[in-house]
Amino acid sequence: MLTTSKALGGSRKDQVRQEREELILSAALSLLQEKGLQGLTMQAIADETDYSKGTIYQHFGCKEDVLTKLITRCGERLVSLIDIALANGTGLRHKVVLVSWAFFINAELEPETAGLVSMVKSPEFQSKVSEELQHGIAIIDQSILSRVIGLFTQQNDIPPEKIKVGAFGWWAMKWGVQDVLANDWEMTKLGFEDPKQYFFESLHIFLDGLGVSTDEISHDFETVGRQAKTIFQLDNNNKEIT
Amino acid sequence: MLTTSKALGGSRKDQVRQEREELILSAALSLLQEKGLQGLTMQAIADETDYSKGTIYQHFGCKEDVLTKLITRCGERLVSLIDIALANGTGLRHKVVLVSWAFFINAELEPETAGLVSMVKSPEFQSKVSEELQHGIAIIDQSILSRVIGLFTQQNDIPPEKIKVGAFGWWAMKWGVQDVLANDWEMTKLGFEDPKQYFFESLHIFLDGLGVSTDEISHDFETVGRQAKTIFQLDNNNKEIT
DNA sequence: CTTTAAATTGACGTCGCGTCAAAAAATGAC
DNA sequence: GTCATTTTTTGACGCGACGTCAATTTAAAG
Repeated sequence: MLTTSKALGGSRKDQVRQEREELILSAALSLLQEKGLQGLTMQAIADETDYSKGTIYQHFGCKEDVLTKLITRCGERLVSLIDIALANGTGLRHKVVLVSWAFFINAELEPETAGLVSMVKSPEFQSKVSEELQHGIAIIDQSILSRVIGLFTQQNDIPPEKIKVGAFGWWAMKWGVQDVLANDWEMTKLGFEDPKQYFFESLHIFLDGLGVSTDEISHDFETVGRQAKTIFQLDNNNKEIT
Repeated sequence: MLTTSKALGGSRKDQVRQEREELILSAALSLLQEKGLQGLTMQAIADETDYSKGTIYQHFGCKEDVLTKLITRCGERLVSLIDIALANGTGLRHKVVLVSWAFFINAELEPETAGLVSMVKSPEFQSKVSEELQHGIAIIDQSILSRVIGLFTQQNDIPPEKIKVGAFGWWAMKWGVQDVLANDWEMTKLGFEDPKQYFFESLHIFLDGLGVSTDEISHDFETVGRQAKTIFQLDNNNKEIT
């Protein structure tokens, strides 16, 4: 075996390996969607992909790694949606609202995955995940947060000392709602039928408190929602148009 | 066996049963604190309590029931802390801040348990929990939310149409921060060293946006924190004074 | 075609949950 | 006090899922 053949053969191997990893991940996602977290077992993935368990373990060291990878991809798509939001918003408030919609729409595209984010972030779970994948998740988080902080910073709309608080408050509110949406909580039974709508009302109030100018964006939930879906190039059924 | 002996004997039996349930729960809590969620196995509880697995299963139908019961107790204590907060706050803003402190202090009293709340609320987990215990959790949630809504309502400080939004926004922000605290997230690495402090700043901004009057309460984090601990009758090490 | 290297497999070991038949303890009748 | 009956307790067992690794199949090289 020569170095050239190794280089070429290696890259071809990598190609194959990459494709199989795709296959495994899409099988895992299907299982998650169809049978829930309980139905997502390594054996089931093996059956679904027509490989054996051993081969699956050549790609992922443990079940947690598979889930982490799913979450990572979900996060990567989120980042790209956020970038679209930032590119299309006209002012600070508008951008913040669109970025929030990016989260919701991303979660709607793949609710099964999005609902597992906080589980995957738990220390218990993370302790089983490979260093590399842990790092991947961290990168995503940083990408998102830095975009949000950058947004509050660049817009010159609020005083410097309120930048971090603004980003933090939005972040906290956002995850709180995500939590309420993922696990039903008791909200709907207590008169909060549509948490998303309440979130946006709360967000506007928070931005008011921050002193963010009221651009010329609509405060109407439905209107902005439709606008967001148009921007993100989703059809009415929330399918991605690729 | 006569009805009288059954009645008396029954209540004595119940007493014994109750005591053992305490024993099991405190053993479970110890294990959780010392060995983490991994270390909390039914066999370990059996060993710790010097009973056998079978006997443990006489009290709790599954492992999830044990955890749910721990969370329930943690929630019950939280409700009582909230009541203290409501009784001691002087105005809407003051009460909201103290109630928030009730959450944080409760979480500090038993971080291992508090960190599991969102896991326990997940549908996957809840599906294994007995009806009765599910109901117990729901009651706690309702107790808390109704107190918060009641607070925003009774204080006559904000217009009626903003009551629910106020309660919701606070709730979302609160859980978001709890999440950040439980799973470290990447916050500390991104310059948010003390999420609690940022939470209170955000909360004040939100309340500003709501138009809540600025009572005469201190906005200083440390000051109010100390005040809260005094009210809740905790010493400087956060131990309960009973 | 043979030899050698790599990839694939699935039987196996392990662990934890939850069950249940058997053993032990408590209760009650005489 | 003793024996029968009911209740409680026990831990061995079955099960399912994870992760491993020796053996086997497949592919590559000479």
